[in-house]
Amino acid sequence: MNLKQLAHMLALSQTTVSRALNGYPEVNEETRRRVMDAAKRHGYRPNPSARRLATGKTGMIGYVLPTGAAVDIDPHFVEFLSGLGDYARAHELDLVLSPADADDQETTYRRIVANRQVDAVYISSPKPEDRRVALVNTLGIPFIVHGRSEGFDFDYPYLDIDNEGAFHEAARLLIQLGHRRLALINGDDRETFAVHRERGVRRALAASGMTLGEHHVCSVVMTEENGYRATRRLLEASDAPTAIACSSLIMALGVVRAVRDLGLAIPGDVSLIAHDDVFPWLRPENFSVPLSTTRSSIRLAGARIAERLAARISGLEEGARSEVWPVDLVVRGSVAGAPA
Amino acid sequence: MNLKQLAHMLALSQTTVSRALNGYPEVNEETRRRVMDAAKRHGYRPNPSARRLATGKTGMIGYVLPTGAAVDIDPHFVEFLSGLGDYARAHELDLVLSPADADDQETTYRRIVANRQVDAVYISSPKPEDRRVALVNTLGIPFIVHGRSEGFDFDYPYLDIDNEGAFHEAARLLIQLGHRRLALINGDDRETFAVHRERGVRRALAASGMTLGEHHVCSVVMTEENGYRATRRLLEASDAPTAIACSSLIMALGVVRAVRDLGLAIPGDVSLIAHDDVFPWLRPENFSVPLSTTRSSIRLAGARIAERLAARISGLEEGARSEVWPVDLVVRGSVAGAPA
DNA sequence: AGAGCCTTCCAAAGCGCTTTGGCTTTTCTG
DNA sequence: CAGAAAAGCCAAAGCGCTTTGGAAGGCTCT
Repeated sequence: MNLKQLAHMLALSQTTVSRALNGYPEVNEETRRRVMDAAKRHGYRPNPSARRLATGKTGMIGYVLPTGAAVDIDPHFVEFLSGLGDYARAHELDLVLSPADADDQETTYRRIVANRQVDAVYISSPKPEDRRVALVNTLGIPFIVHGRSEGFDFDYPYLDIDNEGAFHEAARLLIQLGHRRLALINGDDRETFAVHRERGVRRALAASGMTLGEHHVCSVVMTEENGYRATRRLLEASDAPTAIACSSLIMALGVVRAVRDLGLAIPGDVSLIAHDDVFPWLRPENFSVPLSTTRSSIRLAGARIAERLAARISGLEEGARSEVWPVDLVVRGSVAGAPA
Repeated sequence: MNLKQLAHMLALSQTTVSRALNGYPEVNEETRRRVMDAAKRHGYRPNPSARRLATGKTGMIGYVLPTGAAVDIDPHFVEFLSGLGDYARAHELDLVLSPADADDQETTYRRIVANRQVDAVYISSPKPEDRRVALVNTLGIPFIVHGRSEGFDFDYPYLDIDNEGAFHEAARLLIQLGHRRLALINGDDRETFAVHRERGVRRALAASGMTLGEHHVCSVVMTEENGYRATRRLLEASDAPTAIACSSLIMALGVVRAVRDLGLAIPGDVSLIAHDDVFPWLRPENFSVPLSTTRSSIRLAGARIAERLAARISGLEEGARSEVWPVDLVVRGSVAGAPA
């Protein structure tokens, strides 16, 4: 059942039927009712391919998925997706993932924009001066960055959490508990979130006249194994830290294992705070010693980004609107006063 | 730059240019070269929306993403996606995720098929007599099931791993090591993979004249917490098992924690084998006691499914071709002879 | 009553591609 | 060398929708 048939069946022109269905004012309410009714009865649904060609609108949002043999997609992605899906489902938005060589995403961005394959895109895990942000900004497609970039001479819309504030608060708590040697096991410090977290820790230390030792901060891909290794290295050194801030729950698993392997205890010998993006399958309260966390639901962020993208597509939101969410500091058993 | 302009510029008809570009035989090789050359020079790329409308082909594969407040997307999904992306990238295939109410995916399947929004779909985590499989089968869109369904009167194409064989081998090993009381901590037993794994364990036990006690098998959502709870329940019972087979690495984290909380040891008091889908961020060899696993890369499966879907789209593969991958049994420190 | 204005509808022109059917021109074949 | 076949190209008709530019008819106003 296509428009032509429906129009013929109603003894109306395609124009009128189309307008009736799309809510244009220049059609009699009575007629509109008739049309809508017939459309529903016959299960008419406009062919999206045709609509696309005519309007350029696709009803899809895009994401360029960096891939490659050496590239691992972040497990956070799935949670983000859940949130995005929650919103998108209710609005009949689809998400198209365009896999790209991690080292050449530009080509793919250009393609999906030139081809008008999607109405909007989002960018995740941005780095400072991230080229993707600059690119989509000039390409002129609606977009939102999940996270933040830095160092541009233009503003852009983003949704980020207060990573600096979160780690500032975490560090401040540890300092107040008497810790003097803090360490930070961070994610890849080419990404902005990691830069911000380190900044937060440094600021808290500085406020008490301390600094973060060069070898007390490390930046690694966030795997359990890397958490373990970093912790071993930290704790086996002569000036071992008494408190660790850690950028992910998965790395925290490794931290806990390392501490145990060394015959030390949490929080007796070392306090631990990790960032929690809220996974349904791994919860900080279930760690052998319940883990203190800075918590922010990445799923909610996904839903919010979908919502804002939809708003941008329909013109309800514009400009470089930014949004920074506060992060909860949830204190559990893994922190205590510094050992004597 | 569209076809019309390009054709005009070459003083050829759109027909000829189109055919030249799409490799049709009825065009002079010399002409073809000229056309291809000009197309490249001017960066001409056919508008996919137009092509879609004309051909019905989209260059996209689809996945209906079950969503909902109570629905958590499986973290395995991301690894599967990595593999899919690896292949899709090289073939300029995009993946469109259509979020659907988890309780009503049928509507969405019907929509994407009726609208010809994708060229093929895949289905994951199938249950026995899965309605989605029956549906896409009748809808007539190319598809592949990742995993297996059961109980149909028709065949369908799938890619699965030998879950039954894997758990059969795992159980057999434990039995040979003298274990008499095995337990299985399984995933959601409405899904086929879980059914098969249980079948594998039972078969191994039966071969030695044993059975799987009713309270020695449990079926839960695969989270760390559920692994913990199940293990506590098992080990605190009077006829506690001396060996556990576990359906996921994440649950195994909980198993390990529970064993430790009870003051028991792996493998001294209880042996453990878990299934490993191969996550980059959590590796069995890094467990405090290196974990024995049944191993199969879900990422490779993703790549293979993309490959087969592409083959189906282009007509190279057809019929109910099935593929079952063997699973490695990797023995590490977490298994030992049964305690006396 | 005529001008001017809404209201309501329509024919037709796109959107940019593929594909059908046909028309020349060249190449073979007996 | 005539006739048939093949090669190479083209005009035009879709694909199914939106949107432009009217047009017809009814209404108000002076």
